[in-house]
Amino acid sequence: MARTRADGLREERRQAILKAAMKVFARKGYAAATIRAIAREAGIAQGTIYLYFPSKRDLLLALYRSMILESLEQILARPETGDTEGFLRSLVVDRIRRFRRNPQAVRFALTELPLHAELRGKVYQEIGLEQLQRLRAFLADRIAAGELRPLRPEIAARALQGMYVIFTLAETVFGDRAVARLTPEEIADEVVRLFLDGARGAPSTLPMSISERSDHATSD
Amino acid sequence: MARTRADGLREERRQAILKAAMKVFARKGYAAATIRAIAREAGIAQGTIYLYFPSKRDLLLALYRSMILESLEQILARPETGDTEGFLRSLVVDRIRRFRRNPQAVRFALTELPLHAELRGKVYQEIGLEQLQRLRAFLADRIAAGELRPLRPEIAARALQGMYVIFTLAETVFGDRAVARLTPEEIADEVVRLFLDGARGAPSTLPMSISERSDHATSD
DNA sequence: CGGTTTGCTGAACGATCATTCACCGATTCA
DNA sequence: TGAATCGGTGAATGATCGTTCAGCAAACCG
Repeated sequence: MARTRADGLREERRQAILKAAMKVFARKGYAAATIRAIAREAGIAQGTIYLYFPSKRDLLLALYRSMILESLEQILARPETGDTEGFLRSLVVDRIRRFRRNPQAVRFALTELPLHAELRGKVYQEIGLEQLQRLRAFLADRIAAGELRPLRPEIAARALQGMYVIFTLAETVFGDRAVARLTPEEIADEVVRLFLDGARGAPSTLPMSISERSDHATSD
Repeated sequence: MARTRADGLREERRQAILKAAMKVFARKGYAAATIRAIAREAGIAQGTIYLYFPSKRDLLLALYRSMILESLEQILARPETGDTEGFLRSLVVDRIRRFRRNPQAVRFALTELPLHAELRGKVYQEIGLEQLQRLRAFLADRIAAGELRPLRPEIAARALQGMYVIFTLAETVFGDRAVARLTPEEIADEVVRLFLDGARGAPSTLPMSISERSDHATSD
């Protein structure tokens, strides 16, 4: 049977359509995106899309499925352990890198999820909650070990998420240019130190060094 | 002239249309929302909307203008000073309350801003940036005063924003129920303490000021 | 009162959309 | 080689949209 080869080509084209759809959905939004535009983007005729997906809505669903699978794979690939600071730092760097690599997916999720209740529930269950739980569990573990003070993990985990998500949000929703110039490492350094030691100062340094801290107060 | 009274009625109806539009735009998104649905929501005929707004897009623009004005008013009404902890706490409580009072506006801004570049620029300039600058200036001031360590204000200000914005985001984008059960005060307490003192522990564990900060932990 | 103006209505119009389908060239099979 | 099959095409179809407009009822004016 030449089935395998044919199926391979078929799957290849299917992916090309999904990719084109992602592009157009991210640019225009699902409702304003047209099958014509997606077909043009993929370099095929409108009718061809219906040989691969039964409807526009199914195209949307398939796109979400593939996003979920890809995300989940990356989430589960991350180790649960390591020293606290290193773990958090690599987590933040990873996330920001991933967001920046897939700006279309970010924009797509942000603009469409609030409008489609079924999708929202699914994505939340499979990605959002999974990710949050892992972070919560990590923090709870470190609290139990006495390494972190007894903060509320469900709030602290969310807050930490917010500390790096906001940078992507500023780019996507507001089109902030200044944020784009910061490297993931720069952001992670400051954010993780802020999360662990706070803005007042690390518990390790005694509050006697007022003189040494008035240097680069105005950096911009 | 009875002009004033007539104009008053006209303005009243204009606002009613804007309110209905906000409702429908927030539920369906701008592209999928129909003038028919907005008219039905406002209890008037389709044609009537065109006596108040020249087009659907102008309805969108007018809605943004009113959102900007309202937001700006509230931002500028906030004092710039006060003790650091109190200022930040009231800031976080304020913001979360405001987001929760206007879930439609949040959803609307989140889903539509990324899709309309002109709007995005305007809103960013007039609200997003204004808000961020004020927070940055506040932090820079406290750093110069030696009250906060020399962190990078442009990163720290964003991170702090993220720490409270994420709670609204979780509700709006993912439909997270657990977050909705937290009171603004609960969130603010944990977030501000986290921001100022970090997760490892407060510098207040040093023999200075343990007593002055463990009071209003649970207010609701 | 008759006539004019005003604010509103909802059917009608042209445009555009998702979806379908009659048709085409290439490939496969006998 | 001729017939059958297959993947692909893009014009056609019916639905729905934003927008317009001819007409209606109430208010206003002389």
